Amino acid sequence: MEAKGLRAGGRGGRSGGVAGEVWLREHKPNRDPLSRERITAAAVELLDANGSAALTMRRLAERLDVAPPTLYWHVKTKDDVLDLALDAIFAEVAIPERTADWAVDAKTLVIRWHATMVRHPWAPGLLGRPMLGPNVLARTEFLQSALERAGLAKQVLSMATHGLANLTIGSALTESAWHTGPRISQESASEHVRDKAATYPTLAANNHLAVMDRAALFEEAVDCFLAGLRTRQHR
Amino acid sequence: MEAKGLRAGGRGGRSGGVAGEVWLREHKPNRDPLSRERITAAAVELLDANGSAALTMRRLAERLDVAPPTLYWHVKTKDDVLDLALDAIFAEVAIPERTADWAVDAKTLVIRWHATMVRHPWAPGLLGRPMLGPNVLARTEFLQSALERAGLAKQVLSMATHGLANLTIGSALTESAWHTGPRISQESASEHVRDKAATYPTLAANNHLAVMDRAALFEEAVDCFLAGLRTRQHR
DNA sequence: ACGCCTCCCGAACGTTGGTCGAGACTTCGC
DNA sequence: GCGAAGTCTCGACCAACGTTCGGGAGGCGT
Repeated sequence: MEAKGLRAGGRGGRSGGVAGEVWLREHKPNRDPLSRERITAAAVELLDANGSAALTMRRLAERLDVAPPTLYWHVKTKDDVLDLALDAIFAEVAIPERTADWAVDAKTLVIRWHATMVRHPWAPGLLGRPMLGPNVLARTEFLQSALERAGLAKQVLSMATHGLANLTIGSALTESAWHTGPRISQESASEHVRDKAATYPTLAANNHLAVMDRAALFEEAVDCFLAGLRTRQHR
Repeated sequence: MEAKGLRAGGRGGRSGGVAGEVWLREHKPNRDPLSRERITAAAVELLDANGSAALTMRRLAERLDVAPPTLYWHVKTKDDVLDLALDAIFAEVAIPERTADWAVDAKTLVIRWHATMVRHPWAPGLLGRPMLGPNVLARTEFLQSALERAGLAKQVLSMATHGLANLTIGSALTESAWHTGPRISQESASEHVRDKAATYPTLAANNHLAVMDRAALFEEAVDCFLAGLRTRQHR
């Protein structure tokens, strides 16, 4: 705490330099400068590896072989990193080829979107912030333009876009609940519900929590919503 | 680090007590002991007042007029508090009277559910965890039992329950995005989109982000899903 | 040679969630 | 009455976190 005179470590000072001290500082040679992109990529890796709790600025810096404060030259806050990471994974949602059928276009997109979020279970939990990243917007644009071809009233079109997106988000969120944080097995959970069959008869009888194929279930839900949409089409 | 001998503060020790020291310790008289319920209520108040960032164990303790470690006797971790607070607000979702029409029962419930989450915008962001609280389960039980009356195949019933719940959750989550955290006005956001009308023509044309009445939009989405559900009924 | 701009970092601050052991109040068996 | 066994509370402390500040190093133009 009292030692201040000895400027230890890294790259020493010029004016205060001790003779011969050059050899002590390791000259980190010319590595390509840090960039938002490299930070984003590293953040996604960390999040994928251990969930959203694993992303700390310190660990992120360590993984990039950099001191923590360095990050703040490229990024304003940790929230920035989260926004960037979130939008980044949406880049892997391939925008479908446009077909003649608006419904299959919309369906294909949201299914891919959903799959991506399930693959990155930390993502849905970060969704409680405005989604304005370019990748999100591009995919939403595709979704809305597909639904536009359905021939819906303007208000209904807006409902359809938001509804489909929200269904996707909600599904991804509830599914990710089981893959994130302190593992509670679905088995022990549905056992818990079955124990209370007296108070939750329907849930217990239908084994509400134990669903075999959640992806298929989501697909059916999308089909269902689209079917409802067709009843609102002009004819 | 070496000072340990002087046992300072509050209620002094019996064996180590200094004579007359009784008068110095304020005798906090018999207030009803802290309880999970009181902790939960205080947590909800804090969350309502300033969003999820405002809930720290210290502030919570302060509001309850208690030292921070005390909380940990009643609660294991902060996550416990979050789980409790989350389930607590669902108690205010009144379970509807059962009517003859399964669809209006289901609709009434999810609309109330949605409204409650919008009233507590911090809630949707906490949903990324298994929802096993008694209040959640009771409402899900009602929802599923209402949908059961629709006469759906077992698999479809499961889809319907999850789909409707997920639509509700997703809607609440995206809506709360604008009321939580660092305020980005929807106006500036949709302005941002309109600026890029070249890349997002459909979004810009339909003013995707600027929706007037989100509650009405959600209601229509629920109607739409229910309409789709009817096409899957036995007949 | 000088100053400017970019990129990076050591040190430190204030705050957080959480632990530990000790103390006080109550209750109960005796 | 008395001590042992809970029940409930707290002071002191810890490691880790996000973030700030001021400055040093290297490259570039002039």
